[in-house]
Amino acid sequence: MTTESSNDNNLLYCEVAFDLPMAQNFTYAVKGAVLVPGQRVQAPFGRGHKTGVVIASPVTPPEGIEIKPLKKILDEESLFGRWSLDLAQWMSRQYLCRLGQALALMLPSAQRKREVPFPEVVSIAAHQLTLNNEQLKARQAILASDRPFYLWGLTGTGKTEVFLQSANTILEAGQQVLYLVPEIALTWPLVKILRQRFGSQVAILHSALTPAQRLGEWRKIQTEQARLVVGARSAIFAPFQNLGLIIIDEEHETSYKSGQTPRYHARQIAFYLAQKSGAKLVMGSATPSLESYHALLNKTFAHARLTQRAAGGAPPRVLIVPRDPKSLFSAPLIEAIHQTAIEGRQSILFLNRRGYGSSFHCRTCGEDLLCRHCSVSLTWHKARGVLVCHLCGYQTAPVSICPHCGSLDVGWRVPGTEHVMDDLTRLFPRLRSARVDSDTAGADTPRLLEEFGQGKVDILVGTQMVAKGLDFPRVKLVGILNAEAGLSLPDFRASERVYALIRQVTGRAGRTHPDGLVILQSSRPDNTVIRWAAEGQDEEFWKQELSLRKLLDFPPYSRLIRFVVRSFQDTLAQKAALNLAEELGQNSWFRAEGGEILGPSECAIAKQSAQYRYQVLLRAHHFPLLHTAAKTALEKIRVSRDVHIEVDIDPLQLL
DNA sequence: AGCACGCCGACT
DNA sequence: GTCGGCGTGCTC
Repeated sequence: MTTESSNDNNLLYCEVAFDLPMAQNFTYAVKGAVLVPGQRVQAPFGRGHKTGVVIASPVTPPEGIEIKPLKKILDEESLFGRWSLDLAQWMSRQYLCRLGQALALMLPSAQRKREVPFPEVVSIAAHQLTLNNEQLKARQAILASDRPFYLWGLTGTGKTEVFLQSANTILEAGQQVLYLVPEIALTWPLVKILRQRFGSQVAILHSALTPAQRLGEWRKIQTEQARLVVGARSAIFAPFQNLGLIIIDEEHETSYKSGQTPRYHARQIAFYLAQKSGAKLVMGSATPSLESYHALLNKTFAHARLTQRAAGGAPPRVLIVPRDPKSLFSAPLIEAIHQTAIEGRQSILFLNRRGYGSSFHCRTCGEDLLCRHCSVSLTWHKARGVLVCHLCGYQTAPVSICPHCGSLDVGWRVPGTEHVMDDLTRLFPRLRSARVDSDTAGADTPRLLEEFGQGKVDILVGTQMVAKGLDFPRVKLVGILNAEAGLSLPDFRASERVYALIRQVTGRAGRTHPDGLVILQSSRPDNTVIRWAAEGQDEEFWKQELSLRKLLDFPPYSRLIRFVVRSFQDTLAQKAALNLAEELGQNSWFRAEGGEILGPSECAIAKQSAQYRYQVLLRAHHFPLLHTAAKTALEKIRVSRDVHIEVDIDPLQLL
């Protein structure tokens, strides 16, 4: 028995991880409190203080180091869910990042703050719809499956209702459900339905929440007051205690992959969580990603297909028309817009380019007017009166003389949505049009879409933002202004993206009425990607694409790890990339077992935000081989301090 | 990642 | 003579 005054008895030590690119964790002393892993603490660090997460407690302190006491305990309990800490450990291994970096993603405060009020959704009772036979079978199969399940159904075949009723079953069994969507601002009608049907059990995680609101939602999920959670990519880190089902809507969407370290894919995390927790996993799309299509062909996924249009619509008629070299609008498209308006119906016009015109350059000598910081051309934003770099946000006043040849004929080469709006008001002065893209985005998007839904707008113009999941019964016409945009990007997924995008946009027409019309303007009408997309020959396209991938040995037939080496100094980046490739090459076993090192080479976007970029691509069939090679090389390599190496496991973009 | 300390060039 | 460049070392 020791006395109260003996400190040793209640002095414990805990291990803390910080959000730093450091492998090391730190030990601190705590007096008179028992900490649990997952609590945030403030600790003296270097000269000042830093917030970290307790990852182990109690621990035996390391020898020969002066251990400091914690400054403050920030949470009374862990902020994490049942599996979050395991997940963070797994992520740091899988994505080759530091534990603290993975943990930082899982904290509610980690999100950026924006103060944008979202429309209030009132909770009223709403009845679920009756499922048709196909839907019933699908729901049953989802709930019975012990493998990841794919619900593959064309637009309008009622995937959402199957998801909702599957969720309902899980909720009734007392478990929690995660409903992942690509972007919550575009999914507002779904959120409304969820609120109506499931009331206060629903937590919505969207980017406009203030940190305090987010923490509130977080706590509700953790205490199981909230049992149905809707959100975008990062909602996968919500602190579930009792997860029964994960739904991934629009599975093919690339926004499920993070663009920053750690470059995780929400789908991959969902697999991990489902396996760990025993939760069911169901994903769905009309246009599965090629990886998923492959996985359902080879039965890695169980799947069901929906073929019957639930809302009474029909696949739209799709016409490919040649582009008019002098105008954004071909004669048939003008006629169709006109006709649609006369019938009192609505149109959606799709052009995947923001601004008035991109690719600002000299029309005489061909000189591109590049961003000061990036190796891409600038985009003319007429309304704002500036040239903008879409990569780094750099803005500059438009120039009127080519700096290279002195020509006065400078301007944009490729028209964007702002230009579409201009031409529309000229061509159809009496029709009301609205534009939705990431320039008009933010707070306005849900409102604009709501107004379109209410019929206050006749024509909706937009980038891929209008392609995703919108459901407006009165839309008859969809115009795709430049169908082949993106086909020539130097990326092996270019065709897949263009195909999926055309199919998605096409699906916006004829959801409720069987008279939908799609006009697909293209200067390459014979291209098989465009033709099959127009004809809706999904399997023909995917099979052809799969055989190409096999031939070229790209995913899903191989796995990739991409390193991007960047620095403000070109030579440093170049040297470090060479160094990295050499280090990788030292692993004789990697090559011996069929691994390949591609590069180093300049990235397609050679300079971004003033940093020079080089890449090294690692390819192999056996993932552990690939992963080990990457890991060992990264551990060994010593690079100068102003060189950064980014690791991308299973990259989706190679630009 | 910060932020210190520490050794060599052009300035009040 | 100092102010200040950024090279490496440490943070419990």
